[in-house]
Amino acid sequence: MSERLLRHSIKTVSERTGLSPHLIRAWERRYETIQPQRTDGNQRLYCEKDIERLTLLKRATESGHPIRTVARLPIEELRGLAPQLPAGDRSMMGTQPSQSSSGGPRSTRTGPELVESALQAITSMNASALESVLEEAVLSLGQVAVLSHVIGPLVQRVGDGWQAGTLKVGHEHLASAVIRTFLANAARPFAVHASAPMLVATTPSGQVHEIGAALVAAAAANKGWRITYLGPSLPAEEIASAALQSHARAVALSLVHPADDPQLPEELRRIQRLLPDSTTLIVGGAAVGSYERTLRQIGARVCRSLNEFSAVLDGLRQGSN
Amino acid sequence: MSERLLRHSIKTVSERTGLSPHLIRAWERRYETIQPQRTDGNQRLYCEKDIERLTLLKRATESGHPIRTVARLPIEELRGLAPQLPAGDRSMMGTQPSQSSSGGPRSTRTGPELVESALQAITSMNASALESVLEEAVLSLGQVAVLSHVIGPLVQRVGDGWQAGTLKVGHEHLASAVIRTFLANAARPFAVHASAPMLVATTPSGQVHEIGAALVAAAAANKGWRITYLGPSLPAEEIASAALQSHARAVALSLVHPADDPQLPEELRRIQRLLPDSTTLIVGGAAVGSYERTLRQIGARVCRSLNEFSAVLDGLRQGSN
DNA sequence: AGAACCTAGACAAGACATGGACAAATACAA
DNA sequence: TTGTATTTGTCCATGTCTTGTCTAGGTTCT
Repeated sequence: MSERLLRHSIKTVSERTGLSPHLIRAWERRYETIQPQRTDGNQRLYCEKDIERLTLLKRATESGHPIRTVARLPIEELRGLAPQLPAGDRSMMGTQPSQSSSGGPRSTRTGPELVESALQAITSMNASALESVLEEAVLSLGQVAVLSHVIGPLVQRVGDGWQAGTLKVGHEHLASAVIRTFLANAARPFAVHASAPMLVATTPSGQVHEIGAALVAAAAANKGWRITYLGPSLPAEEIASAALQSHARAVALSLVHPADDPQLPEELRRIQRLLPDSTTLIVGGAAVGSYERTLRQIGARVCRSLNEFSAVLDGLRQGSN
Repeated sequence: MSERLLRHSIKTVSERTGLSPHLIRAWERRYETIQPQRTDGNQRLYCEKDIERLTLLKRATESGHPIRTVARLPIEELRGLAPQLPAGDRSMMGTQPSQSSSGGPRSTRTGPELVESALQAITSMNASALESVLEEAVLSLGQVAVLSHVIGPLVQRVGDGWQAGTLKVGHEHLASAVIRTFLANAARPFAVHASAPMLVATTPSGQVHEIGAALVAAAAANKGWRITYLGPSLPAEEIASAALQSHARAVALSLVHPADDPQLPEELRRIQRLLPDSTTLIVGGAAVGSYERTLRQIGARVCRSLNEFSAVLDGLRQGSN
């Protein structure tokens, strides 16, 4: 049967949920939230369902529900509960201080340190080391902060190193592949409601760097948006048609390189023209400055940082929710 | 079972799996993980299957599963263990069980049916539906069979549909993004031992379709190889330098489109020339036929199917272990 | 004979369990 | 406002369990 015979130790569960083993046991003891199976030697064995429940409980507590009020809820109710306060009115917008109260017991490295480690992994062409660094970063900084504090700077550094000649094309490719996958995974955190707004993320024709779009997609997904990710270099008609077909509330474009494409302004105008009024065009990336005039003309929302992008998303959601 | 296969001593097994002889015996004694045949004098004789099982067990324990919980699992379960821990960090993967609970009779669908469903998801630009189909496919067919029975045909169909005009570029991009991520996750099932052979997967300059390379990387990873995945369109010097730096035992190239690049033969020759003799060049993909003469000249291993590719990998591993 | 293996048992490091304690934050009563 | 009770995440002390490694004495292989 599809019954998973697999059971996980409390350590694994801790790593996967982000809850400390102490806390998991405390919740069990105080609220009987879950009663995992035991080994012959009385050690806890958790199944996937238990992990899901703990994850949902973590979400619920982080969004303000006292643990005692949600601990005994059936799992369906927890599922429905989580999206209720997705981004909490609490003060966790830019950075995620909540991590300090729930993070792992490991020594937490800061963003810049992690970026250095990541660069080292790239230089030595060690893909799995790079993955490890990124995973560590998620545990240390949280899913959201990683994007702006590690991935963003890292991409920047790789780009610089490439232009300066200290990194070769192979390094850049390897880094892109790993980061892209990492972001793609980060971009589907959990099942969102069908009512969540849809964002189409891509880059227009000629813009070959897709990491920016992937970054934006991950950020939006973590704010509860549904995502249609289309990769790089898509013609205006395709972008518009995808936006129509998926009933997108917004289209996010990332402009990085080249910064002096004579075709691009017209392409941007075409995109805006083809999009329905109900769909907002958001543009970001290192090269937005070069196309500023066009962007202003067509009335696109320009973002110069991930935080700004997040704010724009919130505004959009606000306006129609 | 009357198969007269090579039998290996515990020392050989130890060297190939990276487990100490002590540990192998301890696992056998404590969990009856495997019961190898014995010589007349009672010494253990292991077959290839035993070695595979031990390798899988090692991966499982290294990725956090307590040995006691996985020791008795059937081998298919061990092989399919990969999707259980896609990223190890992703804060939630609880969405999966929720599906199994709603999908009453789990009628396992066949490869072609799954391909159809996947195409439908692509046509309607529903990325998450596509992901669901792929996940279902893994559960139904297993990690390995999915590659040849679903992903391969699906990529083919998408390519056809694109050329025939029934699918637009946007569809192709969306499908690529999802499949690429799926393969990337499939390609990192576990932390493999440092002694495992390394494969570099990429496509040469001008070959823009990377899915083939990703497919090959996933297949190799599932056979226990370490992977350095470099994405598409890499110059010969970069490929060779990456192979050198990562001490690759093989370099896999995927050729799909264009099939008539006049530059490519010379590029392939350069690659072969720059690679050390200890590194085997393996070439596959829909377009290998068009470059057959060059490939034969330079002595590259040509594969026309995933199965063939797997066989080549086994041969390489055999030859040097 | 010497190297490699076998079994049975021992051992230590680390992971885990339990019960209780504590401090910070919050709620509530005086 | 102050003082007390509750909630909750964290931590400690102590004992148990798990697991990789090792020892000892005998057997098999070459």
